[in-house]
Amino acid sequence: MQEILYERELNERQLEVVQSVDGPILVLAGAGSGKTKSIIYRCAYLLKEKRVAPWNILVVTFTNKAARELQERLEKLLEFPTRSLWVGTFHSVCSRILRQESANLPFHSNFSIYDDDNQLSVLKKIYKEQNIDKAKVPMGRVQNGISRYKNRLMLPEDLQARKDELDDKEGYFSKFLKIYTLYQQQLLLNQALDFDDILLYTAKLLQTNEPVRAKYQKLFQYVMIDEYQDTNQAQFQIVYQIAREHHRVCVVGDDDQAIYSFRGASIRNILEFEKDYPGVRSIRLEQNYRSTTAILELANAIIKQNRMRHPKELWSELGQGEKPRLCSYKDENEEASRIAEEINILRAKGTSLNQIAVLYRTNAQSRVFEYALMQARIPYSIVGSLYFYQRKEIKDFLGYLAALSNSSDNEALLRIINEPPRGIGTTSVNHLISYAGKNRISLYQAMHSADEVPGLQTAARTKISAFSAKLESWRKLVHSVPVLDLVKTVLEELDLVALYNASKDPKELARAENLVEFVTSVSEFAERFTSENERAPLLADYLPFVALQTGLDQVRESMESVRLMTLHNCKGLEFDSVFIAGLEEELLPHRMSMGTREEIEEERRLFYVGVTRARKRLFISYAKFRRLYDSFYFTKPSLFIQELEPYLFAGEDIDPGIQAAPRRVPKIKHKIREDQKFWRIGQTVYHKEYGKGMILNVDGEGSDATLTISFAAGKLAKIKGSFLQTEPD
DNA sequence: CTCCAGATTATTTTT
DNA sequence: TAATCTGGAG
Repeated sequence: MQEILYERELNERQLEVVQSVDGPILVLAGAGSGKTKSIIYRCAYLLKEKRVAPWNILVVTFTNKAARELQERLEKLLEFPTRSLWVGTFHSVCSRILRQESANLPFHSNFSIYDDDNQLSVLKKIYKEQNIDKAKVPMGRVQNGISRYKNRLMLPEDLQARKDELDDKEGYFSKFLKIYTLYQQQLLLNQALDFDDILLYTAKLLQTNEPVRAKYQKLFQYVMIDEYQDTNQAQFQIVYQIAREHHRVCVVGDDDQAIYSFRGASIRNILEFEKDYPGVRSIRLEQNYRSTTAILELANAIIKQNRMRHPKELWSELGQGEKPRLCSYKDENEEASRIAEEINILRAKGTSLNQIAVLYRTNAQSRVFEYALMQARIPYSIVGSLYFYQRKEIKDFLGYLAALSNSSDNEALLRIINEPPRGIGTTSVNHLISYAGKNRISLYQAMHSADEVPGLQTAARTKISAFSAKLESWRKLVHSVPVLDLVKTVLEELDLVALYNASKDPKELARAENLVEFVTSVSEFAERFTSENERAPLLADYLPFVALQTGLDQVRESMESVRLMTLHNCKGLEFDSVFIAGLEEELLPHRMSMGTREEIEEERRLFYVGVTRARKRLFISYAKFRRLYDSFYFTKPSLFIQELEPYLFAGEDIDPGIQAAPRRVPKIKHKIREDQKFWRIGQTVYHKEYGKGMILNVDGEGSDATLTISFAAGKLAKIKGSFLQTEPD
């Protein structure tokens, strides 16, 4: 067996990370400083030199893909398989624990996992039943609130106890709490957990159940957590409960890359690590092995503007390199097509498309790039959005699988009960629902005894019984037949592919194709699973996998393509050439996140994360005019650009307006506007670029109003009031 | 029960 | 703008 040359492969600090295995360690790892490598070598060191059994090691990564890559690289390094190592995301590790420990929990081991859409449809039902006005109690806010409380380990009963402490003027909180309570009941009734529940129940279980905790403390002798700056309170508790006795915990993170506070992540976890685990050894990795100096200079200058951080500077030995380019364009279409042109130039020079990424703040921005790249005949793939699994036909089919696996999952059953249409309409379904409710049985059971359900038409009764029998026949296969065969059987008997193919609508035809592709994806999963576990996967192996699958996990490496993704999704990746688009006020920083200094700093970190993805070439751009939904906006270059010294960029395309921009930047909180004006139709107004115009229509008030203007120059545009003046300059 | 068309409404980031 | 919802006709 080959010896591993730790000293040769690692720098001094990295070596320290690898070899300090006995106490708590905090690794503050700058972008591109080789933290993944350190984690891999640390695993190798534990397994090979310290003879630790693989199942005694827990490594938590940020994505499933990162977990897979870590495992692959480790096996290559060690030259032996390490399958029983626990590597995965918090969600996948926890769902595994919950399935194992279901005897101690209020749900079965085959619980369903509910995504956002499922969550919303449960909420919708509650709103309807309770007659709640969604204008008064916005659903999105409730959904958010539930998530926030769960991340802080608070279930409805915990809130109930503290209700009196809160002042509840509008009665909003009482309403929220009622909804939260019903929501949680509904989920339990369906034997379903949402994403946050997976963490919450694991944390609570470890906190309150001594024997279970002892079991996992003993099992996970060594714990490593990547991206620790993005862990929330629930995740903190999980780690803490496991490691609080032995303290053999190694966390890796970078406060400058914390970008998930909206998900409850708290920088506290990294800043107070030393309080939680006394005797911590802190190690800093600052040498960057990824980017040229020119890029790092920009990155350092950006992040230096943040106040709340551990001061540090990235440096590398990769040479000065090309200065980043800053370009401004007329509008978002020109921005996209010019980026496509640049990509073609890079391609002509021989750059692999896989080494090019286009980054943006919001998912909606991807559309323009898709169009421009298509026009330029450049293949691309969107990383991160779960396009495939969000398609209706795929979700429907997954609904079948969920209903077969978990007969309590009423959500899933309702989704498919009349899909494809089989003559079981709303009226019949409502009869079933009320019968199920009265008798405290699941919808599935109600269907089974359709003969006893009052109110049903004879035709409906027959159809329900037939469908119920069909489901029952598939259910018999669930535990005995490999998932791939089950999928094929169900798909064939439903005859969905033929059904969609019969249509003339190209949309429907695409659905047929997608279903075929779905089968391919299941068979890919089955193949990998079989080689890892030496048996074919059952439905119960597949469902948790798809539910926790993220868009980040499924990029087809084989295809040469430019990667499009949001700034959030680019974390942990690197590319030779990176384009960051849309550096405009209200887009980056985003208008929803510029209220407080904290929010602005997080947006700035987002920009920083994007910049530090680039190895050799970096292009930053903004549009002077942007179209959003049905209106037009004149934009201002982002604060994050204005605050930078121009020398950091290659000069060519800089808008002269920028260089003259003031260095000390405006106060953040919404500026008091002298222009809380009153607009009226027919009024004459002036615009910086378009000149004189007349208001044709007013929507809203003051500077927030959207105005339709006819300009003297002949142009018609919808413009925000804040961009207009009542007097000429 | 099903289908279609017009109305409505939501627009940050994600496991 | 585009995706989803609702209501009414067949």
